[in-house]
Amino acid sequence: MGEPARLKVIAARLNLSQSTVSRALNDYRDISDRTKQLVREAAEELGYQPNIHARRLALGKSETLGYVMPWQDDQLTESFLSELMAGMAKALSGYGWDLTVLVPHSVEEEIELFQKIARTRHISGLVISRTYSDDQRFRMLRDLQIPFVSHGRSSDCDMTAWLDVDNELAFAEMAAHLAALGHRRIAHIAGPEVYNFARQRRTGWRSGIDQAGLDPTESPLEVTELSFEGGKAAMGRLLALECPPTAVCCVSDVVAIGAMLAIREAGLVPGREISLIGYDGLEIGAWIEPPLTTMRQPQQSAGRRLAEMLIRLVEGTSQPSDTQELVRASLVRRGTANPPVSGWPAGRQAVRQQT
Amino acid sequence: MGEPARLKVIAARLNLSQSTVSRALNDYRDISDRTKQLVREAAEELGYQPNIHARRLALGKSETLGYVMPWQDDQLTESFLSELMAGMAKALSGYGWDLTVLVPHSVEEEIELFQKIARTRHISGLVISRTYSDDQRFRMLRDLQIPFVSHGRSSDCDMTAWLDVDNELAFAEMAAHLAALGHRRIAHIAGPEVYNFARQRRTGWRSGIDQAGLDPTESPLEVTELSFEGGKAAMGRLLALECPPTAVCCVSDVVAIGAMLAIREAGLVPGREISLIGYDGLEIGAWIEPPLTTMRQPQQSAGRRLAEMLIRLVEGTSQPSDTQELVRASLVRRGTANPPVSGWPAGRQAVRQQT
DNA sequence: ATGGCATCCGAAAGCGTTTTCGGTTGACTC
DNA sequence: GAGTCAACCGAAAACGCTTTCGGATGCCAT
Repeated sequence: MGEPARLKVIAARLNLSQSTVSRALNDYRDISDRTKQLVREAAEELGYQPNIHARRLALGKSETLGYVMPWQDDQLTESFLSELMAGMAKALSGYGWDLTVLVPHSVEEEIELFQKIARTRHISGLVISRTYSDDQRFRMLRDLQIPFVSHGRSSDCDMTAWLDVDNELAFAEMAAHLAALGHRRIAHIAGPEVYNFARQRRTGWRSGIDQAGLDPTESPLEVTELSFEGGKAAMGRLLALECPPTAVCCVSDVVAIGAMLAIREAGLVPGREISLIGYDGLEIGAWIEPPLTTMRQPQQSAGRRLAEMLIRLVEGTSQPSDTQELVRASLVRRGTANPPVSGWPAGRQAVRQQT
Repeated sequence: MGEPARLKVIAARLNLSQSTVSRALNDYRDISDRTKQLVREAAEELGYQPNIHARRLALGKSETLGYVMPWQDDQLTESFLSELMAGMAKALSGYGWDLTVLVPHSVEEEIELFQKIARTRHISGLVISRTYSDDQRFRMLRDLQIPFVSHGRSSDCDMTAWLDVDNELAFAEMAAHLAALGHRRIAHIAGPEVYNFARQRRTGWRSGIDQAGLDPTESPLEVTELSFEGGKAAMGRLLALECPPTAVCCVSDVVAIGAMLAIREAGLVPGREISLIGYDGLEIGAWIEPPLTTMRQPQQSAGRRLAEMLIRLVEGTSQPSDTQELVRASLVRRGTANPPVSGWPAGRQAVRQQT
């Protein structure tokens, strides 16, 4: 247990050369089966583990992937982060790779980080998330020749590797669901346009409205920050409208939960006068009152897939352009999406007094 | 930009030897100031970054810390995980160290992981969390001579490094606060005893009850899993009691939110018939109805502190026994802790019909 | 002049792998 | 019985850094 067994000692013990031992362990075919067998047994017995730094130095690769945490934002918005990272780390450990977490605090720091990685190569690939529509990181990473896969696409992503949810489809379905319930004025609380997913979700919502044959001018749009506060503020603005919507597609669960508070503060009840659908599928949504209807992203496996894709990229086994995956979100019916109630918003005042 | 500049090329460019360049960069004092200056300029200009694997191989240390994710549990329970890790990673990057995430899926895997780290030393220190009262990991890590600091104490922690919240104090204050509001039957929904923090919180609650001069026999205890479901189930059991409590100290916010659902399903209102205080200070608590009163742990800086403590340990700058920090939680008053209402539980039926 | 003593730097060994290259067997061919 | 060819293994270089050791130089006191 004391000193870790090195290649040298297991070579000495078997009267073999160090190089033979190394090749035996790496299953070279110019080593006899018998020798391999012997070496493996000895290695097992001595609890041999290669010195990872020597290995990586000799190999010239790091077997380490980095995850760039989106950190300029608040906490719960990204409550699935740890889940994602756990998925990645788990998958990587199967290959003997490591996952290190990177936390740039500004755009400048992120650029420096990339340049440093490009030089040192001590991290052989990156997973980035929170992608912008026009994301300069894509070009930068490509120029620096750092393999990467993004969790979420940018607007120009034909030649890059990514894993994304079909946001457009999800929000089209969301709008369609609300339309099928009888809603005719279906608003959207959107995220900042800089985020590509926010843009995708907005166009998805818009096309859902169109396909349902609804009048687009009756379906207002509010843009806001991805936070509880943002959702509340945006909902407040919708409620102040001449003719408020009866249903709202929210860009995220967090925003939806913020919106619910605004609705309650207006003396209304979420899911009655105003239906809501969120997005993300946060567990918490099931436990609030009323439970939040939402679209769940298949988050559980995303981390694993991201890791696998990136390994293939780093190893050169696949090209970015054919390392792209689009997954589908699914509707989780809970309590905030119901048919519109009659007498609202025509009889707003009456409702307000009732509760 | 192409090939990264190695020590060799900057030595060649200055007509110096490689070793001189290395020592100049590492600020050895047997190198003249003038040479150091020259070397630093050249390094800067060429964008030199040491090859980290060579460096670590030569130094025999890894400059990498690991965080062991508590993964046998569900997701939101640990929603602050990403925050913690971001804090650690940020602090470490200031020292040029890395943070890698470790995700053992079982006790056996965790043991294997530790043994592997002990042999390879490719991770020089660990942060563990979710500590058990009788946590065998402590002895194991000590025997394997792996430096570590735990986020949360174990029952025997005099000689180990840890950062913890004063759970006892927090829950004593919690109970005191409820008692001061006039409650006399203050229950506790506790976590599994195997977790040391659960045990601490329970004794804290108990001592709060005592100090308030309340009758302990009127203050029931329920133990449950650390999840929404767990909270709901435990609250259900409390409500079924002959004489239910009027206030509940919950082991976590998640449990409290689960409990709130049980209260609502019984036709009661959280914060009215039954007061609740949670623990963790999750942001979501402020946005539900009614907003959850809670104790906030100073989580923001915990990650940073953990990283700093662990570096000191690894470097041998400090001993485990004087690397211990106890921080204090603070009450966040929101909507679920109010004076008891009259007529309950005596008039339970009346209340139930009223809503 | 001789020795002693800083000051500054180069040569070289090491860290623990991987991998190339070549050498030694033995069997097999003509 | 010389050449060919696998099959198997060892020597040694390489990866890029750190660090020990000693050598060269110049300065001062003897």
